[in-house]
Amino acid sequence: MNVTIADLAKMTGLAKSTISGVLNNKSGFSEKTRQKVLKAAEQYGYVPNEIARGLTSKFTKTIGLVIKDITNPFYNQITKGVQEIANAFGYTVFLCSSGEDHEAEINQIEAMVGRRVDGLIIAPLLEEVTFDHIYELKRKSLPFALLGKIPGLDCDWVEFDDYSGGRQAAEHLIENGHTQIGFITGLRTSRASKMRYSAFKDTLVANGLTLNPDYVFHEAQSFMDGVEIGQRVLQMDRRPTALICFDDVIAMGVIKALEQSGLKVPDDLSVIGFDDIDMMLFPLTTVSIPTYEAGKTLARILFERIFDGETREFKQKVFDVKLVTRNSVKRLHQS
Amino acid sequence: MNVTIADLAKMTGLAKSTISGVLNNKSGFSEKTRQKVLKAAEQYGYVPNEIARGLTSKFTKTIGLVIKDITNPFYNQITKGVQEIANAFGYTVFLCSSGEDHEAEINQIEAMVGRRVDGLIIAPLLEEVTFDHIYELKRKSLPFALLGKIPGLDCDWVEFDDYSGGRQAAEHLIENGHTQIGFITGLRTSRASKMRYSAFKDTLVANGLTLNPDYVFHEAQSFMDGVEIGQRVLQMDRRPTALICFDDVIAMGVIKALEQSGLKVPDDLSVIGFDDIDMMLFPLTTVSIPTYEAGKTLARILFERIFDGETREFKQKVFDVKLVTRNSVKRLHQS
DNA sequence: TTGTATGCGTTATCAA
DNA sequence: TTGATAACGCATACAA
Repeated sequence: MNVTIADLAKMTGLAKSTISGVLNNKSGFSEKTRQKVLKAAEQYGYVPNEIARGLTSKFTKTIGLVIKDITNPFYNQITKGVQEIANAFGYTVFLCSSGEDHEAEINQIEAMVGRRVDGLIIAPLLEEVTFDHIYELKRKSLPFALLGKIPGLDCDWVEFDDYSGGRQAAEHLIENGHTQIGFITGLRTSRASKMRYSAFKDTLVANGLTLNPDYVFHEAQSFMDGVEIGQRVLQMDRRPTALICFDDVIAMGVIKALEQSGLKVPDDLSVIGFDDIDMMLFPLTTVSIPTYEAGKTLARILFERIFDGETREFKQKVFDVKLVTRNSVKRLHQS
Repeated sequence: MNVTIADLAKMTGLAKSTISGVLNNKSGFSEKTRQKVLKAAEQYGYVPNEIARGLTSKFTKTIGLVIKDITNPFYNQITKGVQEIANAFGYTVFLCSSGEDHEAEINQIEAMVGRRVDGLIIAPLLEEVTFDHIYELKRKSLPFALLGKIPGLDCDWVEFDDYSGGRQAAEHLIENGHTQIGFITGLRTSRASKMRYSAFKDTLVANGLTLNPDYVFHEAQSFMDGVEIGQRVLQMDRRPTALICFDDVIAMGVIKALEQSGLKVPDDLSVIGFDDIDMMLFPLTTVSIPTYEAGKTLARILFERIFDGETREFKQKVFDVKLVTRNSVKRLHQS
């Protein structure tokens, strides 16, 4: 069905090894045979079978990328960065979205290992979850780089300083006179959410403020979750004056809910998000996260490991995050 | 490095074929050997080499998906739909984004063919471009399904009724009394853009209106493009009263530009988009496009072709699109 | 019930 | 400069 090297050998009357040699630009062939081979390959539309090639060469020129949610701009940027570097290396990437499901994550990774990818980039669930499948990769000494570290696991990883991000957001609100501050967490399995939330609580305490448990909303994941929480907030008798949202998508949902009810951000409620995504209509004050850069860095680190092997030290990199103030936080009188 | 069937055979003292048989759930093995094999596989972390398997079995259980822009929600939804069906079939998908670049599209497809994917789903550039690489797929009788048809090429495809969408948008504006209507096109290589724009022009003519060439903006692709065009529009001496944007992302950009200058949609400018993406803060009137459904349909059609072969007729499906009126179009006095 | 031989499409090694 | 052959890891047909 597909034309192979053996076919070309038959057509040209040359040996398989000759065809292979020419096609791989090895030296030591006469110009005449070279031309003959090239012409035949062109004519019959020969495309080398990378699979068979991978069987012998130990490189499949393929990496796997496992993200959590393909519809979130955060991962879009990560993916874009990874793809760009991978393509520059002549690599193709298998992309899978776990959909924040641990089982799916395990299965996707196994599928990729089965496909003998040369390496993996994984954004794993990091909380309330086991890591056997990651340790298994290490045992197999299959190169991989993680978005987010696993305590006690020495490997390549990249992460964001989420604790700092949470603190910056909280401090900004406090500096602007807010004392009734709410928080929307992401999924329980999200390390980023946990860190941001911890930082938020710590900052409150450090500033002598107390957290009203009614102002904490858990397990938001989507735009619609943001909308629903926004609706709940605006029906409260005593609303918080500000709300920190796990990410921009959720923040947009919250803002949507408010605007639908005729309320205004930041006049009626201050909102801070995380990620600093494009496609943000609202002038949202948010914690900017270098996702695209991180994606490229992850890929670069992975390729170093793939090519240099296990010898080199593991690379770890924490990206700084930075609050970008725009116009979604109201300055309150006091302070 | 990676544990193989041969390794397991050595460890257990059984033959390779026995291992293979047990692992593939063939009948005719004693419970004792079965357990022995399974236990060894478990213990050594055996993962079948899908690549070697693909060499013999003719199925790599892999499909390729080539989209145009991974950061656009439109393609996120397509991708999500495709992934979902593929995973249900036990397939893994190679994802590539061509970035609207024809060369890249060709290279990505070749890379996937080289990887011997069982089939391909492609969202190709459709205008001002050659299709040799697609015809080549057909020649190879490699199953593929297209998002958007290629004139004269009999194959599986799915598309949206973009002409109808363009008409609905234009008619809606006209019904609301608009006569000074502008249009932002997508890239020259976009069939969807071309159809929507044609429909727009035709509808204008059919209603006795004339198109002001100053009101047409070409080649927008991103949120930022939308912002720039928005800024240009609001600096015009005589602005259009309404603007149809190639997609929601661009529409958001336009709205952003207006709001930054203190202008209001729809009071100062009516705006219509296409796609009906989530994460839309603004109550945008837009043409809703069943992207997620289309993604699933593309995958289903592809798998039918993969499994049933060339015998069955090619499937073609045009999805209806529908204007969703929200609050970005102003009703003008007359009419 | 288990083992042996062969082929899948390459590349690499060696021989001619 | 070219050709023959083994090997990669698996599935399959066939033999024991």
